[in-house]
Amino acid sequence: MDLLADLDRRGLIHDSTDRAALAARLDGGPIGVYVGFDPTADSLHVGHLVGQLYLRRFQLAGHRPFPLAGGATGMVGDPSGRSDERNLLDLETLRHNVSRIEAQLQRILDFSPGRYQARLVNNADWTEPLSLLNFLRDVGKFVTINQMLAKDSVRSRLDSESGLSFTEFSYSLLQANDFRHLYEHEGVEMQAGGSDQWGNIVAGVDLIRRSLGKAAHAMTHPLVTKADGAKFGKSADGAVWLDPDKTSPYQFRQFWMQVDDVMVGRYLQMFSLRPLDALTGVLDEQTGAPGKRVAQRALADELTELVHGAEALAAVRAATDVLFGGDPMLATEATLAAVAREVPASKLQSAALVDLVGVLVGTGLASSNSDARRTLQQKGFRANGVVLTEDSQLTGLPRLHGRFLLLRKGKTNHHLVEIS
RNA sequence: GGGUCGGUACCCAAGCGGCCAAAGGGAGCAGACUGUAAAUCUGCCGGCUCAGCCUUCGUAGGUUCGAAUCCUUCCCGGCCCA
Repeated sequence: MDLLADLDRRGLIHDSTDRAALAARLDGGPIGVYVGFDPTADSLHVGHLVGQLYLRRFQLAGHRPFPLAGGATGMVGDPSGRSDERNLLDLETLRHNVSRIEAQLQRILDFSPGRYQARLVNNADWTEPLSLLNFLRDVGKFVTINQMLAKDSVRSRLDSESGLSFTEFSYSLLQANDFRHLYEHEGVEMQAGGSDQWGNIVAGVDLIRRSLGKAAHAMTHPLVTKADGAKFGKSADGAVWLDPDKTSPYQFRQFWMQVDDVMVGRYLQMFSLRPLDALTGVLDEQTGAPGKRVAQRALADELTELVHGAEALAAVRAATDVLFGGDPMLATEATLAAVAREVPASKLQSAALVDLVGVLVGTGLASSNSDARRTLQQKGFRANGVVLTEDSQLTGLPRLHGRFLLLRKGKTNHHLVEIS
């Protein structure tokens, strides 16, 4: 199917420059496309996945993706969607973040040599050498303050208490300059991003037209939201990161497994790289029997494999089968060892088992002794599938393969204890 | 700088001398239903050696048999005046 039509049907087009012109250009042969990622943290999170996958979709359709790490723009801070001035990160943190993010950007795209080879760029490379005077002459001259003031992101901040610093005000100029630089030197003719980036992206399109007399293209995707309108990608413990050290592959997959029914179809279309035709079967099955969660499973498996690899996915699935499948007593020893690597786990001396409340707090399943007792009274804890009460003795319970005790709080919180 | 109103638990917000570990709502946790969903219902929601005790109502003192509640100091925030 035609790329634009595909993106459209997936609900991935929020805004675009002249659609017909863009379609004609895409038909004309490979085009360079860029998406920028700001290094505000040392890892990307699931919210960034849409942008990364956008690039991948273009690559699969025969175009050249340019993921951009905002080493320069990250120093300034994007005012879009912010009600307060950003705190600037120090240089060292920023460099660290950029290097971590660069590694993550290399995962989803194909960087092997060829016509469609992805290329990672960092805007610090051309922004740092830029002198202030040249910037004012080559960028500033083409932009009117009137236009900049008209932007929503600027206007809302002008009325606010905290105001808007000149630094953040200038942000969109830097991003516009990025686009022009990539246009001139790398043949990048299109920029994509979230709908909150529309203003910044168009600033680049304008700059290219005014200074080079050329037409560039732009397209944004809708920001992903949850069923209740809340920000996507936040779990109770914070953002869901792509870095396995910050969010384990198990937690990552769980995040997708627990997606609301009402959103899962939409997410599958937005995030899956599989052809839409291949998704209709899954979506039909989901609608017919939502309890089976086939859509959640498909989504979770595909993204976990994409971000963490096939091996990690296999390990996580094996663990999940034990945790959410049948009787843990039936799990093999190898599987339990895998579980130990995927869910929170700890080792305990068998003497420590005497203190039930102590164990529950020690594993982090309960936040305090009071919490542990309370949840026990509410039948919230299980060990090896058996409900615990305040009088339960962990000591007497049969251990899985002689040394494991699988604790569970509620339905989804597990902890594996290895007894020595 | 002057005046004024305010700072209560994770968030919002009542309380305005004892019945206050502190109403109500939200968030969160557990249970029931079901499906690792949503909605709904029920319970919980400072801590502990848990029929009791300890520590909390911006901070530090004071009045009182007794203070989140009254007085004073200081810190922070809103508004008004300069």
